[in-house]
Amino acid sequence: MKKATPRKPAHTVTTKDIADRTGLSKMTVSRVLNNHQYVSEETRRKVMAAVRELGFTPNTLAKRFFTGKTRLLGVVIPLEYMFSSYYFKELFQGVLECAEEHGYDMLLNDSTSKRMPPLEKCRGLVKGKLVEGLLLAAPMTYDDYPLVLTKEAVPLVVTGETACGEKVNRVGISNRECARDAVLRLAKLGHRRIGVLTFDEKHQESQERLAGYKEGLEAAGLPAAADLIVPAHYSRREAFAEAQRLLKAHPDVTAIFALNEGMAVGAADGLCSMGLNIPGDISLVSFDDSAEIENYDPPISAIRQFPHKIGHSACKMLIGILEGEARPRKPLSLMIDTQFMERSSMALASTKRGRR
Amino acid sequence: MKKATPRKPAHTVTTKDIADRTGLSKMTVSRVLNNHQYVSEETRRKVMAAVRELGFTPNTLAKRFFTGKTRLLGVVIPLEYMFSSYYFKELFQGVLECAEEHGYDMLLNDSTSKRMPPLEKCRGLVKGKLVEGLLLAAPMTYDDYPLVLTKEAVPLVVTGETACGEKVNRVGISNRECARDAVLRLAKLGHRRIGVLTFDEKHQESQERLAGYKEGLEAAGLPAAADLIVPAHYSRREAFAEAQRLLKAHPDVTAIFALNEGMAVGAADGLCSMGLNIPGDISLVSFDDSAEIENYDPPISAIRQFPHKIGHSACKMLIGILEGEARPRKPLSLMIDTQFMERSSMALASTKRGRR
DNA sequence: TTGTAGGCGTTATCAC
DNA sequence: GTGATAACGCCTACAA
Repeated sequence: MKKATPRKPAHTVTTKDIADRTGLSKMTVSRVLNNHQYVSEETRRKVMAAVRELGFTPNTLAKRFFTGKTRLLGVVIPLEYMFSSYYFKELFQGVLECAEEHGYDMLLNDSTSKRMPPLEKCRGLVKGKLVEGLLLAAPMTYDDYPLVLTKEAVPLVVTGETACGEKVNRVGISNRECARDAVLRLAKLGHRRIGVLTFDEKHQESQERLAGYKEGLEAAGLPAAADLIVPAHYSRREAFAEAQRLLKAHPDVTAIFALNEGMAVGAADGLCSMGLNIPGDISLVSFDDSAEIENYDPPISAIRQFPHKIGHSACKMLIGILEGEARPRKPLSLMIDTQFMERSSMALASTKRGRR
Repeated sequence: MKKATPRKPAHTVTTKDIADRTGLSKMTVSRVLNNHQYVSEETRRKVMAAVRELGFTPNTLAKRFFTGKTRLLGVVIPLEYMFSSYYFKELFQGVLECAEEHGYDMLLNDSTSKRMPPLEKCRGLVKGKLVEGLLLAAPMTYDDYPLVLTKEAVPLVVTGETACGEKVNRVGISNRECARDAVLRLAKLGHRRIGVLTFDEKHQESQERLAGYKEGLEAAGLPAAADLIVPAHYSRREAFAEAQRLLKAHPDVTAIFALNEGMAVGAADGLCSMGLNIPGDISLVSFDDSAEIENYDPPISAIRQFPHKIGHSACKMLIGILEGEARPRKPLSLMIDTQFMERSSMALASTKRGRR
């Protein structure tokens, strides 16, 4: 009569206790708890009464363990680069909402943690059967771990751009098309020399947006303009200085396209403090919206994403993969719509400065 | 010969398989895997070889289930009010770092979710034995659920201020003292009429900071100034307008203390666009720091928190409670230091405007 | 409609 | 050093 009982904090109320109390079997109790059919009303009442009296709560872990379905998903975010609070806030809301709707819980992980590389961490989580699948939020370009995991048959969905080509399941926006569209809008207003503030050539998102910028120029019949492509590394501060430098070096520039929201604000500040007027002297467009962008003086035109929808859709896609009979043969890809927020930072190209 | 096997996806490699393969028992395998003492080198090698060959990974869930320790913690955040990205970013980093150090994982939850009230959700998580304890990040004032849970003996730690008095375990900063100190600094520069932008009277954090402001005035021998207390509801926009209104109504005001960072920027913008000079005409101090505050022209003095440390400490406190023999009798309380970042937005009180 | 048996993958206990 | 056994709390399968 040796017991392997590990460590009982006090006494955990189990279905057994309910069974003893009511004189029924554990099974009948379980049936009541899970709303099975074929349970007499009498029995149901007795069980529920005992549940209340003893303060019983089913052990989620035990259940999940038995069924082999943990209903746990890993969500991995690059905390270190979590700049845009509105984006991640809404992304989270979408993810959590969807998870709740489907009875899943989310395990939080940081892909930029110094302690453990994300590949190892993720692999451990999945292989150890703690989580059923992974949601990777906006991995950095040089991250190829989503692809490695996909090859190992780990169910996962990536939000945002990846460096993994079309080989992983993905939910995001058409960065390239959005950028292209923005440039075309500027071109229609008569802008022929359009500067662009980029952030990092190695970053996939940046690459896509920049490619869209180039496509836009071409579609508008404007010449490529390598000299107007200015890296400002995600930095508001750099954008401030770089925008000024750009306009001094190229007085014919009449519009600036900032590939993220921080750089847009930085550029706007820089231009204003040079004494330039937006949009009188120069037009400005931001990729990504924010409260600051919207409330700037003047309000800045922006490409707005709907991160809530991205998060919700990504989570739903993951759950679909997990609960679907078969894994999809080809990687799934879903593009979420964006909206161009036309505000007063855009106007017809000014010729005053350009001709000097 | 009836089996209760629920649903085997394919074939899960278990310790049993390793045991069969090596001709050893499950127990010995387990001992090797957990680096127990009393295992011969020979045996260890054989087991490890089989582990590699069969691609075995221990089932984390089963282990946690058996031991009754899920090593899962619930982290609850008010996503809807997650304004300041730097604060939560660093808080998360601290929490995750600490959790990783101690072998815990974090389950993410949103206390502002419309789908389920946080009390129910938290209770379900803990009573269902899915998580061992809770980390509640900056609950709103009117949230008394931390107290309810504490009374139900749920292990939890709150970061930030709470409406629960001293009755819950807590890690935060001394909002009151920090505000008091800031006001005293302004008073020492000769400021006698100091306006304050608050956010929400029902919000505990706001209350504490405001109380500190009042204490500061008193300690400096300045009269209470109910007419200088202006609500701007966390809003940058409102702060813009309210700061202007305040200065028009009270030309003798020479300093403004904004109780959060967003309002500080809004106020600064508002003052500048009135043609006022900071700090020439008016001094400005922000509660909470940010990149924008630091890079503003002029850089704005701010009370800087260390959210990473708050998060790390809170997580450590929770783990301490969980792993400590007995629950603490009195609620724990830990205050994390802050730092006053003295920047050029503060100067000696100007008399030019005050006398009109 | 309810009960019995068995097992999910692991580890604690005790015996050898 | 190693192995047999039981048990964690629950649920599927089958029998009654």
